[in-house]
Amino acid sequence: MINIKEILLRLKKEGFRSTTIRKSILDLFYKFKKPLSSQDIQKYLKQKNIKANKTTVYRELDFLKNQNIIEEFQLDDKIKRYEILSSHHHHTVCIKCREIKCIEFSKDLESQEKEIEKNNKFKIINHSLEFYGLCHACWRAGHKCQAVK
Amino acid sequence: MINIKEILLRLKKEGFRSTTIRKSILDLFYKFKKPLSSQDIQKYLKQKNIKANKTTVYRELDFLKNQNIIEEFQLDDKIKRYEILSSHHHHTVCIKCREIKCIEFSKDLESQEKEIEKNNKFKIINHSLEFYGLCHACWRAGHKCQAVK
DNA sequence: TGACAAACGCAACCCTGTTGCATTAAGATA
DNA sequence: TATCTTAATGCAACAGGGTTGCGTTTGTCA
Repeated sequence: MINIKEILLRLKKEGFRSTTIRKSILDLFYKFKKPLSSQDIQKYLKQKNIKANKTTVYRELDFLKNQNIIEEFQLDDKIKRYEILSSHHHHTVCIKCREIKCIEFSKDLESQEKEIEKNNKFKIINHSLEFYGLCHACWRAGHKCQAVK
Repeated sequence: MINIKEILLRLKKEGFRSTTIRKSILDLFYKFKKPLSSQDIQKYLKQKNIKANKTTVYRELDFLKNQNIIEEFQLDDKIKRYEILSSHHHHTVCIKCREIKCIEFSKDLESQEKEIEKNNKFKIINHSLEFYGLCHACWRAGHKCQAVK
Protein backbone atom coordinates (compact mmCIF):
# COMPACT_ATOMS: atom_id res chain seq x y z
CA MET A 1 0.00 0.00 0.00
CA ILE A 2 1.54 3.27 -1.07
CA ASN A 3 1.63 6.19 1.34
CA ILE A 4 0.21 9.71 1.25
CA LYS A 5 3.46 11.36 0.11
CA GLU A 6 3.64 9.09 -2.90
CA ILE A 7 0.04 9.83 -3.77
CA LEU A 8 0.58 13.58 -3.55
CA LEU A 9 3.74 13.31 -5.65
CA ARG A 10 1.91 11.39 -8.33
CA LEU A 11 -0.87 13.98 -8.35
CA LYS A 12 1.65 16.82 -8.51
CA LYS A 13 3.26 15.29 -11.59
CA GLU A 14 -0.15 15.40 -13.24
CA GLY A 15 -0.68 19.06 -12.35
CA PHE A 16 -2.86 18.64 -9.28
CA ARG A 17 -2.15 20.47 -6.06
CA SER A 18 -1.40 19.45 -2.52
CA THR A 19 -3.94 21.29 -0.39
CA THR A 20 -4.80 21.17 3.29
CA ILE A 21 -8.17 19.58 2.64
CA ARG A 22 -6.78 17.02 0.22
CA LYS A 23 -4.05 16.00 2.65
CA SER A 24 -6.46 15.89 5.57
CA ILE A 25 -8.94 13.68 3.75
CA LEU A 26 -6.19 11.27 2.74
CA ASP A 27 -4.99 11.32 6.35
CA LEU A 28 -8.45 10.28 7.53
CA PHE A 29 -8.57 7.32 5.15
CA TYR A 30 -5.13 6.17 6.28
CA LYS A 31 -5.94 6.74 9.93
CA PHE A 32 -9.33 5.03 10.08
CA LYS A 33 -8.63 2.20 7.64
CA LYS A 34 -12.35 1.70 7.10
CA PRO A 35 -15.05 2.99 4.77
CA LEU A 36 -15.91 6.66 5.21
CA SER A 37 -18.85 8.65 3.91
CA SER A 38 -18.85 12.33 2.97
CA GLN A 39 -20.65 13.03 6.24
CA ASP A 40 -18.05 11.12 8.25
CA ILE A 41 -15.33 13.19 6.63
CA GLN A 42 -17.13 16.49 7.14
CA LYS A 43 -17.53 15.60 10.82
CA TYR A 44 -13.89 14.60 11.32
CA LEU A 45 -12.57 17.67 9.52
CA LYS A 46 -14.69 19.86 11.77
CA GLN A 47 -13.26 18.10 14.82
CA LYS A 48 -9.78 18.91 13.55
CA ASN A 49 -10.83 22.54 13.01
CA ILE A 50 -10.36 22.30 9.26
CA LYS A 51 -12.96 24.32 7.40
CA ALA A 52 -14.31 22.56 4.35
CA ASN A 53 -17.54 23.20 2.54
CA LYS A 54 -19.63 20.10 1.86
CA THR A 55 -19.36 20.75 -1.88
CA THR A 56 -15.60 20.66 -1.57
CA VAL A 57 -15.69 17.34 0.24
CA TYR A 58 -18.02 15.81 -2.34
CA ARG A 59 -15.81 17.11 -5.14
CA GLU A 60 -12.64 15.88 -3.49
CA LEU A 61 -14.08 12.39 -3.05
CA ASP A 62 -15.11 12.40 -6.69
CA PHE A 63 -11.64 13.56 -7.67
CA LEU A 64 -9.87 10.88 -5.64
CA LYS A 65 -12.19 8.27 -7.11
CA ASN A 66 -11.43 9.38 -10.66
CA GLN A 67 -7.71 9.26 -9.84
CA ASN A 68 -8.13 5.64 -8.71
CA ILE A 69 -6.98 6.48 -5.21
CA ILE A 70 -10.22 5.61 -3.44
CA GLU A 71 -13.16 3.48 -4.50
CA GLU A 72 -16.86 4.07 -4.02
CA PHE A 73 -19.43 1.53 -2.90
CA GLN A 74 -22.93 1.30 -1.55
CA LEU A 75 -24.37 -0.54 1.43
CA ASP A 76 -28.01 -0.99 2.39
CA ASP A 77 -28.67 2.72 2.68
CA LYS A 78 -28.50 5.70 0.34
CA ILE A 79 -25.07 6.86 1.50
CA LYS A 80 -22.02 6.60 -0.73
CA ARG A 81 -18.96 5.28 1.08
CA TYR A 82 -15.33 5.33 0.08
CA GLU A 83 -12.11 3.60 1.02
CA ILE A 84 -8.52 3.51 -0.18
CA LEU A 85 -8.38 1.42 -3.32
CA SER A 86 -6.80 -1.88 -2.34
CA SER A 87 -7.22 -5.58 -3.01
CA HIS A 88 -10.78 -6.76 -3.46
CA HIS A 89 -12.52 -7.49 -0.19
CA HIS A 90 -15.86 -7.43 1.58
CA HIS A 91 -17.46 -5.97 4.70
CA THR A 92 -19.42 -6.82 7.79
CA VAL A 93 -22.09 -4.29 8.73
CA CYS A 94 -23.70 -4.27 12.17
CA ILE A 95 -27.42 -3.72 11.67
CA LYS A 96 -27.68 -2.22 15.16
CA CYS A 97 -24.74 0.15 15.67
CA ARG A 98 -23.85 0.43 11.94
CA GLU A 99 -20.19 -0.39 12.53
CA ILE A 100 -18.55 -1.32 9.22
CA LYS A 101 -15.45 -3.47 9.01
CA CYS A 102 -13.36 -4.80 6.16
CA ILE A 103 -12.94 -8.56 6.33
CA GLU A 104 -10.69 -11.22 4.90
CA PHE A 105 -12.57 -13.56 2.64
CA SER A 106 -10.31 -16.07 0.96
CA LYS A 107 -13.00 -17.87 -1.00
CA ASP A 108 -13.16 -16.53 -4.51
CA LEU A 109 -16.32 -16.72 -6.57
CA GLU A 110 -14.58 -17.15 -9.91
CA SER A 111 -15.90 -20.57 -10.82
CA GLN A 112 -19.40 -19.54 -9.78
CA GLU A 113 -19.12 -16.38 -11.83
CA LYS A 114 -18.19 -18.37 -14.93
CA GLU A 115 -21.32 -20.46 -14.45
CA ILE A 116 -23.49 -17.40 -13.96
CA GLU A 117 -22.04 -15.82 -17.10
CA LYS A 118 -22.85 -18.93 -19.11
CA ASN A 119 -26.34 -19.47 -17.71
CA ASN A 120 -27.41 -15.85 -17.95
CA LYS A 121 -25.52 -14.54 -20.97
CA PHE A 122 -24.11 -11.85 -18.73
CA LYS A 123 -20.53 -10.52 -18.62
CA ILE A 124 -19.59 -10.02 -14.98
CA ILE A 125 -17.27 -7.09 -14.36
CA ASN A 126 -17.42 -6.97 -10.58
CA HIS A 127 -19.55 -7.97 -7.64
CA SER A 128 -20.52 -6.74 -4.20
CA LEU A 129 -20.79 -9.01 -1.22
CA GLU A 130 -21.55 -7.68 2.23
CA PHE A 131 -22.53 -9.46 5.41
CA TYR A 132 -25.16 -7.92 7.68
CA GLY A 133 -25.59 -8.95 11.27
CA LEU A 134 -24.49 -8.10 14.78
CA CYS A 135 -21.07 -7.07 15.97
CA HIS A 136 -19.76 -8.63 19.16
CA ALA A 137 -20.95 -5.82 21.44
CA CYS A 138 -24.45 -5.65 19.95
CA TRP A 139 -24.76 -9.43 19.89
CA ARG A 140 -24.03 -9.58 23.62
CA ALA A 141 -26.32 -6.65 24.35
CA GLY A 142 -28.99 -8.38 22.31
CA HIS A 143 -28.77 -11.44 24.51
CA LYS A 144 -29.58 -9.29 27.48
CA CYS A 145 -32.30 -7.02 26.13
CA GLN A 146 -33.26 -9.32 23.23
CA ALA A 147 -35.02 -6.79 21.01
CA VAL A 148 -33.03 -6.45 17.79
CA LYS A 149 -34.67 -4.43 15.09
CA MET B 1 -45.35 -19.04 -4.09
CA ILE B 2 -48.71 -17.92 -2.80
CA ASN B 3 -50.99 -15.81 -5.01
CA ILE B 4 -52.52 -12.38 -4.65
CA LYS B 5 -55.91 -13.60 -3.41
CA GLU B 6 -54.26 -15.47 -0.57
CA ILE B 7 -52.25 -12.42 0.37
CA LEU B 8 -55.32 -10.19 0.41
CA LEU B 9 -57.23 -12.76 2.45
CA ARG B 10 -54.46 -12.94 5.02
CA LEU B 11 -54.38 -9.13 5.24
CA LYS B 12 -58.15 -8.98 5.58
CA LYS B 13 -58.02 -11.37 8.52
CA GLU B 14 -55.66 -8.94 10.20
CA GLY B 15 -57.96 -5.97 9.57
CA PHE B 16 -56.28 -4.53 6.48
CA ARG B 17 -58.23 -3.57 3.41
CA SER B 18 -58.21 -4.64 -0.19
CA THR B 19 -57.87 -1.42 -2.16
CA THR B 20 -57.36 -0.68 -5.84
CA ILE B 21 -53.82 0.58 -5.28
CA ARG B 22 -52.82 -2.30 -3.05
CA LYS B 23 -54.13 -4.85 -5.54
CA SER B 24 -52.50 -3.06 -8.47
CA ILE B 25 -49.10 -2.91 -6.79
CA LEU B 26 -49.24 -6.61 -5.97
CA ASP B 27 -50.28 -7.25 -9.58
CA LEU B 28 -47.17 -5.43 -10.80
CA PHE B 29 -44.86 -7.52 -8.64
CA TYR B 30 -46.49 -10.73 -9.87
CA LYS B 31 -46.49 -9.58 -13.47
CA PHE B 32 -42.91 -8.30 -13.72
CA LYS B 33 -41.27 -10.89 -11.48
CA LYS B 34 -38.30 -8.60 -10.96
CA PRO B 35 -37.25 -5.88 -8.52
CA LEU B 36 -39.29 -2.69 -8.70
CA SER B 37 -38.61 0.74 -7.25
CA SER B 38 -41.20 3.24 -6.07
CA GLN B 39 -40.60 5.18 -9.27
CA ASP B 40 -41.15 2.08 -11.42
CA ILE B 41 -44.45 1.48 -9.67
CA GLN B 42 -45.58 5.08 -9.96
CA LYS B 43 -44.84 4.95 -13.69
CA TYR B 44 -46.67 1.67 -14.27
CA LEU B 45 -49.71 2.76 -12.27
CA LYS B 46 -49.90 5.92 -14.36
CA GLN B 47 -49.78 3.82 -17.53
CA LYS B 48 -52.73 1.82 -16.21
CA ASN B 49 -54.57 5.07 -15.42
CA ILE B 50 -54.55 4.38 -11.70
CA LYS B 51 -54.11 7.54 -9.70
CA ALA B 52 -51.75 7.13 -6.77
CA ASN B 53 -49.87 9.80 -4.91
CA LYS B 54 -46.17 9.12 -4.44
CA THR B 55 -46.65 9.19 -0.65
CA THR B 56 -49.23 6.45 -0.96
CA VAL B 57 -46.86 4.31 -3.01
CA TYR B 58 -44.04 4.77 -0.51
CA ARG B 59 -46.38 3.97 2.34
CA GLU B 60 -47.79 0.91 0.61
CA LEU B 61 -44.30 -0.46 -0.07
CA ASP B 62 -43.41 0.09 3.56
CA PHE B 63 -46.61 -1.63 4.61
CA LEU B 64 -46.03 -4.66 2.38
CA LYS B 65 -42.47 -4.87 3.67
CA ASN B 66 -43.63 -4.85 7.28
CA GLN B 67 -46.17 -7.55 6.44
CA ASN B 68 -43.34 -9.71 5.07
CA ILE B 69 -44.90 -9.78 1.63
CA ILE B 70 -42.11 -7.97 -0.18
CA GLU B 71 -38.49 -7.38 0.75
CA GLU B 72 -36.37 -4.30 0.33
CA PHE B 73 -32.81 -4.15 -0.92
CA GLN B 74 -30.27 -1.72 -2.23
CA LEU B 75 -28.04 -1.78 -5.29
CA ASP B 76 -25.24 0.60 -6.22
CA ASP B 77 -27.48 3.66 -6.31
CA LYS B 78 -29.67 5.48 -3.82
CA ILE B 79 -32.91 3.84 -4.94
CA LYS B 80 -34.74 1.34 -2.75
CA ARG B 81 -35.98 -1.68 -4.64
CA TYR B 82 -38.51 -4.31 -3.69
CA GLU B 83 -39.55 -7.76 -4.75
CA ILE B 84 -41.93 -10.46 -3.60
CA LEU B 85 -40.38 -12.21 -0.60
CA SER B 86 -39.19 -15.56 -1.86
CA SER B 87 -36.25 -17.90 -1.47
CA HIS B 88 -32.90 -16.20 -1.04
CA HIS B 89 -31.28 -15.27 -4.32
CA HIS B 90 -29.04 -12.72 -6.01
CA HIS B 91 -29.08 -10.36 -8.99
CA THR B 92 -27.21 -9.37 -12.09
CA VAL B 93 -27.19 -5.64 -12.81
CA CYS B 94 -26.21 -4.26 -16.20
CA ILE B 95 -23.99 -1.23 -15.61
CA LYS B 96 -25.00 0.20 -18.98
CA CYS B 97 -28.77 -0.23 -19.40
CA ARG B 98 -29.47 -0.92 -15.68
CA GLU B 99 -31.44 -4.08 -16.39
CA ILE B 100 -31.80 -6.09 -13.18
CA LYS B 101 -32.41 -9.83 -13.17
CA CYS B 102 -32.81 -12.42 -10.46
CA ILE B 103 -30.42 -15.33 -10.88
CA GLU B 104 -30.03 -18.88 -9.66
CA PHE B 105 -26.95 -19.29 -7.54
CA SER B 106 -26.67 -22.77 -6.10
CA LYS B 107 -23.45 -22.20 -4.21
CA ASP B 108 -24.18 -21.40 -0.61
CA LEU B 109 -21.81 -19.39 1.51
CA GLU B 110 -22.62 -21.14 4.76
CA SER B 111 -19.22 -22.61 5.49
CA GLN B 112 -17.58 -19.30 4.63
CA GLU B 113 -20.00 -17.47 6.86
CA LYS B 114 -19.14 -19.72 9.80
CA GLU B 115 -15.50 -18.88 9.30
CA ILE B 116 -16.20 -15.16 9.05
CA GLU B 117 -18.27 -15.32 12.23
CA LYS B 118 -15.42 -17.01 14.08
CA ASN B 119 -12.64 -14.80 12.75
CA ASN B 120 -14.50 -11.52 13.25
CA LYS B 121 -16.69 -12.18 16.28
CA PHE B 122 -19.67 -11.19 14.17
CA LYS B 123 -23.10 -12.84 14.04
CA ILE B 124 -24.18 -12.94 10.40
CA ILE B 125 -27.91 -12.55 9.88
CA ASN B 126 -27.97 -12.10 6.13
CA HIS B 127 -25.84 -11.06 3.21
CA SER B 128 -26.15 -9.28 -0.10
CA LEU B 129 -24.41 -10.47 -3.24
CA GLU B 130 -24.94 -8.76 -6.57
CA PHE B 131 -23.07 -9.11 -9.83
CA TYR B 132 -22.42 -6.01 -11.92
CA GLY B 133 -21.51 -6.19 -15.57
CA LEU B 134 -22.99 -6.20 -19.04
CA CYS B 135 -26.16 -7.86 -20.25
CA HIS B 136 -26.06 -9.69 -23.56
CA ALA B 137 -27.31 -6.76 -25.62
CA CYS B 138 -24.95 -4.22 -24.07
CA TRP B 139 -22.04 -6.61 -24.25
CA ARG B 140 -22.56 -7.03 -27.99
CA ALA B 141 -23.09 -3.31 -28.49
CA GLY B 142 -19.89 -2.74 -26.53
CA HIS B 143 -17.95 -4.90 -28.96
CA LYS B 144 -19.01 -2.61 -31.76
CA CYS B 145 -18.65 0.81 -30.18
CA GLN B 146 -16.19 -0.33 -27.49
CA ALA B 147 -16.67 2.51 -24.99
CA VAL B 148 -18.19 1.12 -21.84
CA LYS B 149 -18.42 3.50 -18.97
C1' DT C 1 -76.97 2.76 6.38
C1' DG C 2 -74.00 4.72 9.82
C1' DA C 3 -69.59 4.50 12.33
C1' DC C 4 -64.85 3.75 12.63
C1' DA C 5 -60.30 3.24 11.30
C1' DA C 6 -57.44 2.05 7.30
C1' DA C 7 -56.05 4.19 3.30
C1' DC C 8 -55.23 8.24 0.79
C1' DG C 9 -53.79 13.06 -1.09
C1' DC C 10 -51.48 17.20 -0.50
C1' DA C 11 -48.10 20.33 0.95
C1' DA C 12 -44.23 21.00 3.21
C1' DC C 13 -40.24 19.05 4.60
C1' DC C 14 -35.56 16.26 5.24
C1' DC C 15 -31.31 14.41 3.52
C1' DT C 16 -27.70 13.23 0.29
C1' DG C 17 -25.65 14.87 -3.40
C1' DT C 18 -24.91 18.28 -7.61
C1' DT C 19 -24.32 22.63 -10.47
C1' DG C 20 -23.03 27.40 -11.76
C1' DC C 21 -20.35 30.94 -10.85
C1' DA C 22 -17.46 34.06 -8.47
C1' DT C 23 -13.32 34.01 -5.42
C1' DT C 24 -8.99 32.20 -3.43
C1' DA C 25 -4.61 30.32 -3.46
C1' DA C 26 -0.90 26.63 -5.09
C1' DG C 27 2.99 26.59 -7.41
C1' DA C 28 5.35 27.43 -11.80
C1' DT C 29 7.69 31.11 -14.29
C1' DA C 30 9.88 35.34 -15.03
C1' DT D 1 9.93 38.03 -4.96
C1' DA D 2 6.13 39.55 -7.98
C1' DT D 3 3.16 37.87 -11.36
C1' DC D 4 0.22 34.70 -13.63
C1' DT D 5 -2.44 30.63 -14.60
C1' DT D 6 -5.76 27.56 -13.21
C1' DA D 7 -6.77 24.06 -9.59
C1' DA D 8 -9.27 24.31 -5.66
C1' DT D 9 -12.75 26.38 -2.84
C1' DG D 10 -17.16 28.55 -0.99
C1' DC D 11 -21.74 29.83 -1.50
C1' DA D 12 -26.34 29.66 -2.94
C1' DA D 13 -29.55 27.45 -5.32
C1' DC D 14 -31.07 23.25 -6.93
C1' DA D 15 -32.28 18.05 -7.84
C1' DG D 16 -34.25 13.68 -6.54
C1' DG D 17 -35.56 10.03 -3.40
C1' DG D 18 -37.95 9.59 0.49
C1' DT D 19 -40.80 11.16 4.91
C1' DT D 20 -44.17 13.61 8.00
C1' DG D 21 -48.41 15.91 9.58
C1' DC D 22 -52.84 16.44 8.95
C1' DG D 23 -57.24 16.67 6.99
C1' DT D 24 -60.26 13.84 3.76
C1' DT D 25 -61.96 9.65 1.63
C1' DT D 26 -63.44 5.03 1.54
C1' DG D 27 -63.67 -0.22 2.79
C1' DT D 28 -65.68 -3.01 5.88
C1' DC D 29 -68.53 -4.53 9.47
C1' DA D 30 -72.28 -4.25 12.75
